Amino acid sequence: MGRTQLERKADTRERLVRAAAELFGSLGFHSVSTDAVAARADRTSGAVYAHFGSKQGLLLAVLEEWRSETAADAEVELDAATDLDARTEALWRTLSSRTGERGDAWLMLEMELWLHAARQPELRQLLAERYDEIRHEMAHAFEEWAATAGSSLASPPDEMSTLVLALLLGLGLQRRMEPESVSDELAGRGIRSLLGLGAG
Amino acid sequence: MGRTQLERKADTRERLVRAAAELFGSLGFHSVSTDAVAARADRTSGAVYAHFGSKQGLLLAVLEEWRSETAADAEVELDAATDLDARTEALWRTLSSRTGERGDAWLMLEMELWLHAARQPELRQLLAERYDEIRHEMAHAFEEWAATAGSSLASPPDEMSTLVLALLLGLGLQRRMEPESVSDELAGRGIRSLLGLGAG
DNA sequence: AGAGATATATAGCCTTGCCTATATATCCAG
DNA sequence: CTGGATATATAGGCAAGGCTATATATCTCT
Repeated sequence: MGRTQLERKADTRERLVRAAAELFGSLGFHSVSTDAVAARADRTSGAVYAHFGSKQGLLLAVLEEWRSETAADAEVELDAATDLDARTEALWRTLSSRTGERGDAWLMLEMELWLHAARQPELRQLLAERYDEIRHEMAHAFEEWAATAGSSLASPPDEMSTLVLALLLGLGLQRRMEPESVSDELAGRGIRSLLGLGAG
Repeated sequence: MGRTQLERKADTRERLVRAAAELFGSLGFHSVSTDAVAARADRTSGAVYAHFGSKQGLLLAVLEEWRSETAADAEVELDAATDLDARTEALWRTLSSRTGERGDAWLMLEMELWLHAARQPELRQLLAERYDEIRHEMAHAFEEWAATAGSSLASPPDEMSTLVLALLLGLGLQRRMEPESVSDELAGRGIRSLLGLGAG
């Protein structure tokens, strides 16, 4: 094919990282061989080592990608919502709909990466940055909501977003074990409580 | 030694499960060999297979133990606290103090087991039951608090406990990546928000 | 005390999978 | 068009570790 070497390389790299993210999330890092990742990317393990040097290097690349990826996603969905209920619901759905859709890929990979980051200091920094970004996105959204509503926020927005992010993650964890225990309605109510908008 | 066979067996089993819990939590299931577990328990891998049949069987035993263990712990700490601030703080500390103390064993094992349960339906049930128990413990405590204070709860207690558990888990996750992002004070405020006691 | 049962230890087979060394395909420069 | 550079594929070495088969220690019961 008439593609430049840089294009070929970039394409392969992207395929490998995507394949790795899918497999690491669904099966776990240690249950996935480099050959399996390569096969899913229509490459061979040679390409993995040419690009990342080691399986660990591949994990690092996945985490780096993950670090910046989802913050943007959430922003899109949030901006689309209009009234408050729709907004809190959208917030929850950015997590829970993915949970249904892609075979739970989202939360599974999040937790897989969290565990690796918790065990390896050099990865921790990256995931910390990811959480920071997400919190800032959310904090920004909250400020806009308040401004639109003409009211002001009860607490500093980045503290609120820490709490809301925590709630979303924790509800996701419970929901994955027992879906009935976490209704959409309950999630929305929880978020509104944290935002200081009454539990009504 | 003059111990009965049942005692010997029970002792070995307990040692193995404890050792496995510690190692699986800190290093991860797949990074720990059966030999390593056995060595930590002052036994050999033969004992592991005599007791559990496989490494997977050992994981199952750890999860079964874990299922019932911590709910009781939390209850103790909660009953000791007197006023509301102390109570919410105790609630948070049951998670966060362990996070410091035992080298983060608690949260790490929790997440390790969550991932395995998320991937294996036969394990999921067990972790779901664990969460149920914890929620019920907490719900019970909330009802007592309300009764003591002479007030009634704004929402059904088991819904509140779902939200509070979610918050605690999520804050633990963030805290492990970036301790500064989750102060004790913030955690307490979040809990009180969810309990409908104002964000003050 | 001694035979049988039970609990744990020892030794090694065999698979898996990470990685390296090398070969081949694809592209770029002159 | 050709030689060098780059990107990917192929093949196999090598270690780790799960598991089994068997041996040994410990207990139980008469």
